[in-house]
Amino acid sequence: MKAVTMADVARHANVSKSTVSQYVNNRFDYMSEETKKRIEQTIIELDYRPNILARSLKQKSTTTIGVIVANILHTFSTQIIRTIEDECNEAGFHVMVCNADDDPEKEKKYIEMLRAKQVDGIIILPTGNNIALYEEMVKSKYPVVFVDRTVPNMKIPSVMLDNERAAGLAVEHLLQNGYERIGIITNVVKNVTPRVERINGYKNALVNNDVSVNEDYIKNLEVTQVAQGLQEMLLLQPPPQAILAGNDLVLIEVLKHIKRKEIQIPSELAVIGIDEVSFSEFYEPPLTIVEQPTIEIGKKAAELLLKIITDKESVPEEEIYRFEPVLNIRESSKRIQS
Amino acid sequence: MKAVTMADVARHANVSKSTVSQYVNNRFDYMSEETKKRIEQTIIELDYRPNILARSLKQKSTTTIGVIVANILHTFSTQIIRTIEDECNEAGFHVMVCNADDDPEKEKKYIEMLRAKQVDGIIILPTGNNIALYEEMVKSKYPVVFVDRTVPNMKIPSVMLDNERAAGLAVEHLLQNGYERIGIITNVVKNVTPRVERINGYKNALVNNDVSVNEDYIKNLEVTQVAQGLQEMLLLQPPPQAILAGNDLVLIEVLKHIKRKEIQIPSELAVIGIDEVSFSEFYEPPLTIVEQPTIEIGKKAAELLLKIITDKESVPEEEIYRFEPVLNIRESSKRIQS
DNA sequence: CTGTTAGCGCCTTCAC
DNA sequence: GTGAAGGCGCTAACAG
Repeated sequence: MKAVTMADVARHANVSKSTVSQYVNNRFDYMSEETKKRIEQTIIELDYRPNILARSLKQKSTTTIGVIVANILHTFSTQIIRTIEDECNEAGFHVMVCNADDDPEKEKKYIEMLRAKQVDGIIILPTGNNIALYEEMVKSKYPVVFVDRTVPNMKIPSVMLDNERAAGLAVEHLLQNGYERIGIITNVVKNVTPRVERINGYKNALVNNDVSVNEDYIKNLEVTQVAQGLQEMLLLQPPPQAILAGNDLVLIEVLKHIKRKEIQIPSELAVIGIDEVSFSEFYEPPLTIVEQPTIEIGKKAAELLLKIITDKESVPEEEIYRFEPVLNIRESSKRIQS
Repeated sequence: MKAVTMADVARHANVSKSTVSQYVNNRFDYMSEETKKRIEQTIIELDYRPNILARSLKQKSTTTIGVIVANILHTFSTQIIRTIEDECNEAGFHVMVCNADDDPEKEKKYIEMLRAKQVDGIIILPTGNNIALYEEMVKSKYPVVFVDRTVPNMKIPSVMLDNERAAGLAVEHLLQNGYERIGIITNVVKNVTPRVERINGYKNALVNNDVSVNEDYIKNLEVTQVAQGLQEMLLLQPPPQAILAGNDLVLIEVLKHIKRKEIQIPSELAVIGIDEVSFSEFYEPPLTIVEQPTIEIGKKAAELLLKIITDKESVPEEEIYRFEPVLNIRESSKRIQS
């Protein structure tokens, strides 16, 4: 690894560094065809490749953004990442993906690392537990966009699902199909904002339809506790007739339990989930799902961040962008037999 | 964004830049307690954060590696990414994740970008269609490790599944359970090496058990063509009694078709897949799966690359590290009724 | 059209 | 114990 530099190219081609620099940056407005050819030739010959680091140091821009996801194992995260990458690539930006594992400490470490690496901005699916850090970024006008969750009173643009509506859609659909005793299980660890909002949406939908809220039908559990929590709920008198799974991980746990106990869907228990899953169509029975428009969410987040980066002044304050969920009706919530 | 530099800190603390540098790098062997405190104080006061770019430029190491995955939407990729990240973090390295979308052009772009950004090495799930580029990297001794696939005659260490054995395990299991007419569907686009090896493993297992190979039972299809291909296969006389899905995406398509046609598993058609899926346990019937040890594969890849980077000389040549698949027997391949 | 001259922010001898 | 000086590879005026 010899490391050919611009100076080497300049020397071999008998020109100065700046001429080479011009060439590399496609600024040959005033360059003779001949030197152009000569430089081109030399570059190939020496297998010269520019050092972006040096360029970035000079230009104070890395054309790179960071993305910190809560947990990369979630389908939601991957889809978001993929969209963000596509969007950024089009704009000539690169993406550094980091996985915080729902750990505020890791999140902090990554934010600091990314800033030290001079990335031009960061998209975060925040843990919510680094308030001071977030505030510091706002104060120093560092470009940041939140996705999936938000933090109250933080002047950081956030793009997220209309969670209340997502839960509301599910509940209303169930009510319309004759289910009145509806349980909801959410995941404590993840999705702080979403969880609260989804439960609110659930409650509001019930109240608006004159159905009383039974707190026993609401559970926030660790993924590992879902099965047991569901079991307890089903032993209540009367038990819920339908269950709303707060996200894909909960849904999977719910279905595992249903399988073990050989519960019939929907006759013994209707099921509906938030977050589309790969098997919803061919599961028996097919699963009714409230889907997030992940592509649009990711796209919006990228657009927002790039705009803030490019156009430093036009910083949108504390705006929250909400995206509409989509209800995919299948058979796991079919009209109740009465 | 003022951008506090080391010089600023030095000035405010009344010391020279180099002293600050020493401090930042924990080299206070010969530093007075007092200046130490003073520098510490100033750093906090000014909210100074070192510019890693400048440091990397000088040190010729970014302590960052790149990972280029074929397609980030695959569970396999995400799990690999996650493990690599964990492993690298422990070693103080950062990770840049890129998504090639099975497109050699994108792959090329990313390899060049990552090298320009001076990452210390790259882990690639290669498309296989950039031979010249790969060779160039070998020639210039750039640290690279392949995962999932390999490229013949390329002196690049590769860590992958024992694909022959994976398919072999599946076939033998089916044979043992009384299935003789076994079909296999793989995915053309993805997994060049794996596909070939899996089909070989499939054929060998049949031959070794004195079952003749029927080429009509072997299909390489685009994901979108899987349903139709399966349909055609099932119309053969005689039709296969069991189907081996070459990866998770194929399995999902197969199951969709099975659902549409209301085919009974395993009585009408046994099913077995390569790559564990979230729903294998609670699908009805539970699905027999040949699982890849993704964690170990990712871990090995990271270890290898870090070793090559750290210990430039000890470059392992053309080694292929194979990992054993695990057969998770469930009910979709239950003994045939005779 | 091309070369000269300064840095970007940090690290690293080598004097003092 | 600390400071001065040079340089990593590249860019950007400004001359010529």
